[in-house]
Amino acid sequence: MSGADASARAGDGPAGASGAAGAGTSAPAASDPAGVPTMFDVARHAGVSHQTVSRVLNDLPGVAAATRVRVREAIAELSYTPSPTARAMARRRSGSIGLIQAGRPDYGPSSAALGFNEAARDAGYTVSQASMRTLDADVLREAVHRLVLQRVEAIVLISGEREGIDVLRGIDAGVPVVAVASEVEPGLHRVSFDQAAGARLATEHLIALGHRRIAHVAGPADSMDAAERRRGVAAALADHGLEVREPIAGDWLAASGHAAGRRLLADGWASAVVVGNDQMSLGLLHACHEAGVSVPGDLSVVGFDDIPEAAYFTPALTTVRQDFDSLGRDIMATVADVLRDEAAAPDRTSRVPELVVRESTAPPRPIPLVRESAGAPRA
Amino acid sequence: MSGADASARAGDGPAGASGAAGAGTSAPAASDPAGVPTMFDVARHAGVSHQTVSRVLNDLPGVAAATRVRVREAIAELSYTPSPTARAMARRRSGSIGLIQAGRPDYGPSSAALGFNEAARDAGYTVSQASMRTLDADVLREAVHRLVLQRVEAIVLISGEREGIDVLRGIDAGVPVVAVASEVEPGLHRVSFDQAAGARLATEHLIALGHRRIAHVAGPADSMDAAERRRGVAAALADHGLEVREPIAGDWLAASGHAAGRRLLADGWASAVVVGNDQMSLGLLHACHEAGVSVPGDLSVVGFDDIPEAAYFTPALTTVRQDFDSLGRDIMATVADVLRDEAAAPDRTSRVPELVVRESTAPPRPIPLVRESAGAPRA
DNA sequence: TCCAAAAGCCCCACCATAATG
DNA sequence: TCATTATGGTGGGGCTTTTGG
Repeated sequence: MSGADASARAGDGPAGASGAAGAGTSAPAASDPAGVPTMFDVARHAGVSHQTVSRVLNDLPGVAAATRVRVREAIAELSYTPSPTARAMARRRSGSIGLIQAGRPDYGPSSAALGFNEAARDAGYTVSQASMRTLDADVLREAVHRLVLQRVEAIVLISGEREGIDVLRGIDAGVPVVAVASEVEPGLHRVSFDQAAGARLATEHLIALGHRRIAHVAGPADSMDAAERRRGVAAALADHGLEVREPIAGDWLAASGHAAGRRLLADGWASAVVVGNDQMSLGLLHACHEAGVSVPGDLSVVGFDDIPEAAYFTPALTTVRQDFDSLGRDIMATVADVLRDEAAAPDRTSRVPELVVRESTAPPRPIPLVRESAGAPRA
Repeated sequence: MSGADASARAGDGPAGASGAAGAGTSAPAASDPAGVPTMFDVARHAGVSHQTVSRVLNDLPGVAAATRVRVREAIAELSYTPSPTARAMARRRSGSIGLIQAGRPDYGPSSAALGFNEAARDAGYTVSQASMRTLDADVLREAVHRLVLQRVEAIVLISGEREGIDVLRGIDAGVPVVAVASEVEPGLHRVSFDQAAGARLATEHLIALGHRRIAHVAGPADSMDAAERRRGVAAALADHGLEVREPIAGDWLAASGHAAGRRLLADGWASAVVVGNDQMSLGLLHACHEAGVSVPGDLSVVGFDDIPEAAYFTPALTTVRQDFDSLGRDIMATVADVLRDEAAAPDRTSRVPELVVRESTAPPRPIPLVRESAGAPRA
């Protein structure tokens, strides 16, 4: 600053200089009282230029230790925080990740979303959510579009339906996409529990108890998890030379489990059943109760998910536990990997759920079904 | 930069170009092939100036109908969408709303969040989520801080705990705060069902059936909903001159309902019970089953919330339905009101939940109930 | 009715320059 | 003199908003 001290009003430092300079693209006026401080406020406060502040903020080299300290102090004193918006503008990235949750807000997806949310926060990301109750291709596409415009750095899809994956794959979002998908899906990054292994666990538990006629109530056809679980059940059955019957398909809701239960009981073949999720298990249990079929006496039931209520079903449900919270964290970990090096990022799909044995499973009764009259209270 | 560029080496790529351009603050070069189109692309395409495009975009007056159409066409053809980031920068507002969901991802809050999300999208807002599994004052404060930095235009809190409200009230976020809160809370905008009215509904249903000794299993002390429901139950009881006993407090989870059920049965006083939510009802039902107490024969049970599984409890649960989806939409409606005129925005707290009568309630033991279960397919 | 031009918004990149060794 | 540092200057980034034709 060539002889700035010559002028009498030298006290106004940088601001005065900027006024004199005239060019004035930089060095905006002092912050208005109410406003949040900007980099320039910090710069003035520390007696440096605004991009020295920037350097300190971004941990770039080329700043003397003393200056660095001074700037940091100024930052602290003004409790300045860089504006995410302006950063996004300049960097052309936002520090945020888009989360699309499509489908009913069931325990699983909601928990996973929450886990992801927390992990994202811990990783310094913001999450921008675009959820929809039902998966519709157009709505989904538009959600992706909106997120892309917001410059999210990655998009996460939590939705068990295959269609969601297909839609995402059909779009070139321009940003990496990480999806919860239990089936192998080329072209995107996947995170998932090993559903087939979980189903196998459930099935083998029943086989070990001595069951030979094991039915399966599956989830909807469009669900990847349902398909994988179905595959796992069939594989376990086949491994043991047991008959594999066509599963009854439900829609994850208790009502469909109830309907499936009635069909199952009318048919009378099975001595045990692996149900696609806990809600359907509840419906099925209800059907058993109505029909006077005792569980596990007459029929063993295994669920899937281990929702918090499962331990209080009547009887307490044996089920396969998925730790959705850690699934959510896995999603974030994968996003982080992908952001670091898209090509080298490994999928996280081998985590195996855990069998939780409670009271709804027991060895098969060697005698034919004896039906007590309906609803007879135990008393 | 005094004439430095006069040198002959103009050909040195981008740097040289930028040097040559000199003044050109406005009118950026044509969009690079891969890039998203900008306002200038649209302007050129439509043969107008960039801020005519802006006017059309923002529905400002002073644009001839024909021009407007032409611009809209150009927008459509280029499938242009304004950059939210740049908009946020220029408008000093972000078009986004912060959503904080604190607590377990239960059906109610998750559904409400989803409904809010969809409503926000429909209203043209983006939602930035900052959720936490457990409500911690510091974490909550930090979440608010982050959202404020992101320039969200409002903050929504979905969390039944009173502490969350207290924390938010203690912060001057600088943006309006809308919270789901069933208790009267000065200083912020509230949305909620009328919990007390819902509880009253449940209680009066039992009274109408002839019950005189009605117990209550309440939610946790810090829950506003729990307190309001408790108030509703007590008020209804008092209105009919019935004894109001101290409720047993649970924590919303099935396990606590189970424990409460055991205490209730050990005590033996009540012929009916209003339970704070459906999950606890499930636990309580489980306890009854274990104790050989028939529901509703020996004890009538009313839940609260009507989670999707409630109809398949054994017996199917009579409960008070809250439409969480519409609660979510109410939240957004309130946010919209508040953004329009903070002072005049009405709270939305008078929506009354609805009683759903199923099989867990009946008159108190006049005769042993003999009920045939619905449609047991006794072929 | 419209355009032109320019000033922000707040930050980051790149380049230039000053102060050191 | 020439590398190194440490620092400052300038130009976007895409949009909204004036001001003045």
